[in-house]
Amino acid sequence: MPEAETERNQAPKIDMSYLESTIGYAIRRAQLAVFADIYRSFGKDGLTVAKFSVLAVVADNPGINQAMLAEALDVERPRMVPLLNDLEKSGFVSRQANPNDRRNKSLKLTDAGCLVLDDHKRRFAEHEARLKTWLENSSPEDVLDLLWKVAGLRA
Amino acid sequence: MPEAETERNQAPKIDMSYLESTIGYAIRRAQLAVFADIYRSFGKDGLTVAKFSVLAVVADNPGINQAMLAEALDVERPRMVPLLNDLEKSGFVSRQANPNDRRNKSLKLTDAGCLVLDDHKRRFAEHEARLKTWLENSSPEDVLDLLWKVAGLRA
DNA sequence: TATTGTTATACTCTATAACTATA
DNA sequence: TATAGTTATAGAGTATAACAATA
Repeated sequence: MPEAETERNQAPKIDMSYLESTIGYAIRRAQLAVFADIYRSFGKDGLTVAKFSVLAVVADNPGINQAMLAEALDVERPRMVPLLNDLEKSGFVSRQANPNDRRNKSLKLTDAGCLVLDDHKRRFAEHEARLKTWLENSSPEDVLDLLWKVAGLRA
Repeated sequence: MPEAETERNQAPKIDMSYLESTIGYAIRRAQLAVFADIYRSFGKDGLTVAKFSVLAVVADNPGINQAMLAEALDVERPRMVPLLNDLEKSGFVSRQANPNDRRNKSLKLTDAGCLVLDDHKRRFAEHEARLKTWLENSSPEDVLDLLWKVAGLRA
């Protein structure tokens, strides 16, 4: 039979103390939580975070090619292809052969791309506000500094 | 022709200022950096972090079943199946039907599983030492507190 | 010969629905 | 009917190798 609606049904407390003491596990859970919160603001019909980051970088670097974009976002070049195919099909990005070096394709946002990016930046700001409220006392600059210090470990 | 071997070939500085100002992007890059560092310590022949976390939880909770394990690790039940199939095939975990409720399977580490877990915990400690050295001045407790605060946002 | 964009492949992870066997 | 384990499926992300067009 179903138990009374306690907080969590499986009361028999599981010992997670080892994993919970590690930065690696904590940062994974934190990252999942932050992304889930972003999607809460983006909504079901919204962009993926991958497409959002592509639009954000193309917007500030009009004419950038796919290889530079991939390197900036730290993904493999082949990964950009289906992403940009979708964004082009949606009418948010244009790919135009570069006349100087026809191997390159210049990427630009369309007007529709600018609109959808601005809309999602507004929604993203909503998420960041929620996150910063959540973090209360911790200064946002400290959080960022710390995360980028960690990110810099890369090697 | 190949350029002189400058730090990064694509000098024409890409503007990433928007994404770099967000916690969401920073935490993604930080998480990737931390996982890459873990794998540097685990080595090419090592466990995946997913399998490592399974072994770590089963070790401290002998007899746990797959559903409880999945909930503790915040993954879907079906995800546990191929993971445990592999770990069982490797001889690290045993699945034993629970006589009291034959729907449940009690999970336990084998002797080989204990050995490989201890080995990877040693390698994991090596990674954590490297990470903490990297973070220098930032106190590890502050880092963890912060990350778990972020993780708690979930909702 | 090297580079850009692309195709192809394979593997991991995620998310769902539905099945089976038990209860 | 509800739950545990499982199967199946589809999508996203990651990693590699290799190809065509271009330089």
